[in-house]
Amino acid sequence: MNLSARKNKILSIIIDQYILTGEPVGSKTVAALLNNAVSSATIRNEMAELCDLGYLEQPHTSSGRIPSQKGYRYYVDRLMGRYELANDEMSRIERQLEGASSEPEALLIKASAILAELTGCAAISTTPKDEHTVIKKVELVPISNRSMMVVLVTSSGMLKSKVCRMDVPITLELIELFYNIAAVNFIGVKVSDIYAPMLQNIAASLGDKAFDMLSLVNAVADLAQSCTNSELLLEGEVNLLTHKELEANALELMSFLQDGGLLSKLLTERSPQLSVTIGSENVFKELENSSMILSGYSVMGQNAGSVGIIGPTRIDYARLIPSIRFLSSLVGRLLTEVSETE
Amino acid sequence: MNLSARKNKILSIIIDQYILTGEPVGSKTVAALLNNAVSSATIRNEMAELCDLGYLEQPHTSSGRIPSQKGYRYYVDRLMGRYELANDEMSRIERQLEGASSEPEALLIKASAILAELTGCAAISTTPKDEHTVIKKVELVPISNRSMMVVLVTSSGMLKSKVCRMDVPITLELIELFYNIAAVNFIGVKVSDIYAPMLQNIAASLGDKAFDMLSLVNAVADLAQSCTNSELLLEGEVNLLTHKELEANALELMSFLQDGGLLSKLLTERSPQLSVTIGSENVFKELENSSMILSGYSVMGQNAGSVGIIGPTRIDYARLIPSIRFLSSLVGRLLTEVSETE
DNA sequence: GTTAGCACTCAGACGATGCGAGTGCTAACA
DNA sequence: TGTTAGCACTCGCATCGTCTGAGTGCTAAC
Repeated sequence: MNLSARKNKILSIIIDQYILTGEPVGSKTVAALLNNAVSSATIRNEMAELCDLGYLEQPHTSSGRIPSQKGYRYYVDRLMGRYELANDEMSRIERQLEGASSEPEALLIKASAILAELTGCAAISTTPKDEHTVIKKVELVPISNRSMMVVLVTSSGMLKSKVCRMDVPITLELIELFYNIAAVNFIGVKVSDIYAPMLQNIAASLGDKAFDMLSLVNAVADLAQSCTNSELLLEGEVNLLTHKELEANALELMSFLQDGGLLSKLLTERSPQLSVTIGSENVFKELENSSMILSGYSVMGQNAGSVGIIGPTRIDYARLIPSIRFLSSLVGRLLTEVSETE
Repeated sequence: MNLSARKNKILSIIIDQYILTGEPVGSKTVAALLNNAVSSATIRNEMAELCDLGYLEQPHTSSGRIPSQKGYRYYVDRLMGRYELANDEMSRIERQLEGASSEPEALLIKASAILAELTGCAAISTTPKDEHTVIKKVELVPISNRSMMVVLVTSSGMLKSKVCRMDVPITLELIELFYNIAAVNFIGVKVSDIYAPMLQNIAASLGDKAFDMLSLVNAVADLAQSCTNSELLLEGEVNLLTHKELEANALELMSFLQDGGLLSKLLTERSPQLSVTIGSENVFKELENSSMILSGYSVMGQNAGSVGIIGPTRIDYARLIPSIRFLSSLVGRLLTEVSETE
């Protein structure tokens, strides 16, 4: 559906203004912002029509207009300007993020924190899901005479560990045997290829020593498993409290985010593109007053995860979208650097 | 200062009741809870005196009484009952926590989450500070031809890692040399003993190879350093929103907690005992409407860190203190098990 | 020392009033 | 036919007085 050029202009002004002030916008204000090229009465007629068409809403009969969801959608798709990040801002962020650990989870936590700071919203992200990740190293560290820490490092730089309680005392042979098993069966293998049948084969080949080894082998399998799951990260939830339109359901919203289970599904199903989800376009009713902006990042050309934000529907889309786009591409680049190996 | 038995009883009833309902407590209510052993007029006289003595306050002239800070303090020190945790509750928690990783940080995160859930408050804790911790293992994992991950494991089960960018291409000799250096200088050494002069000695002994090795050695030093700092953990901040008396400064309070820097000082200076800090007894004015209950835990008999909660001053001290005490001793026990080595 | 009785206080709920920003509509104008 | 000035109208919001009821402090009798 196309609107006249003037309606576009008026809608655009109203949304910009509303985003800026949070107050309903009246016909006089719009006329002034148009340098009184037309009178407020004309604007009023146009605004009434925009109301009828569903792009604007009136909180009550005698108040100014605020954007409806449809209005925001139209604005995001066709009207809003683009403000690129300043160069020095970009290089500042780049430096911050390069200084961080390049362990993927740590990197994404840092990136999310930056994004939360930058946008004044809650930042969400998923750790990379990459089935082609390969196990690079498996190490044992004795902790006590009955327990060991198993450490696993992957080609994508992930580091996972787990303490493993043993049913038998730890001996040198046991440890050597484990390293032999690991060298043959684990090192260089994709994390997604370590599953039940494979473990049974290993157990079978061990004969009477299988039992002693079982808990260690299982620990490795668990760690490999946990590498394939992408995890949901959340930073800067507190920022949500600064938005007065979210105050009413702040508790509900924040509990929902904290819980995470549901939300993570939403994020992993994302397209690699940037997506803006406004109000009740969100599947979950806890988010009906919120907008979500997500951008997928890719590692080595593969769609790997997303970073983005959650904030009120009244949010500065034009300014924030470039920030999110920039951070997601930066994260992708840094993670690709780590993965591009040997 | 001692109060008469009857005043004790009345104060106790008022505080219990106020904690329960959040409403100012009137003389009639108190009389009823005393089975009308005395009339409400008598109670009124006593309450007026308790007001004069500073144990109670009146939000306005014609309302019931609420506890003052001094009142809470007296209550916590001398009046309140003790409700021990139910046995099945205790074993449930024990099972949950034993099932968790025994990596200290992960364990404390889990313990804090349990505590937050249990108390409906925000849980805080510090990771163990233990200068006697010894480096058990240092590993290198090549990531690309110019970067390696350095992994460090300590006797207390801590696992730290860092990616290290190299100025020269990685060779087998380089790696072997590093492992030799590590075996001699790092393994079995206290994390607190790795500092500048020591690094200089290593560098000196290497001669012309010092330069290639420098970034790796520094990385180890950084990791050792990070083991000596105890970190502040925070869980369940969202719970604070459920307390209506904190609503007014929820943003301020949560920002303060998120920031952490200041708070962590507070926690590390704690005694090993349980401490209750009420309202403005807290040094920070952001906490003037909050109470903090902390309990130190010890690892191998050494005071190592704290776990506790932050909530409104109107909080069920009698019920929560035992929970916190239980969790701190449990954390101490589990961490000691990991540390009691060889 | 305890109690009944009573006048008093004050927060909170409720309704009336006035203000003003902003509207929709009509009629005149270009 | 589109634009504009003018005007009556709407309605949220702030303000003010009134009323109610829970709870008090005080006094005088027990």
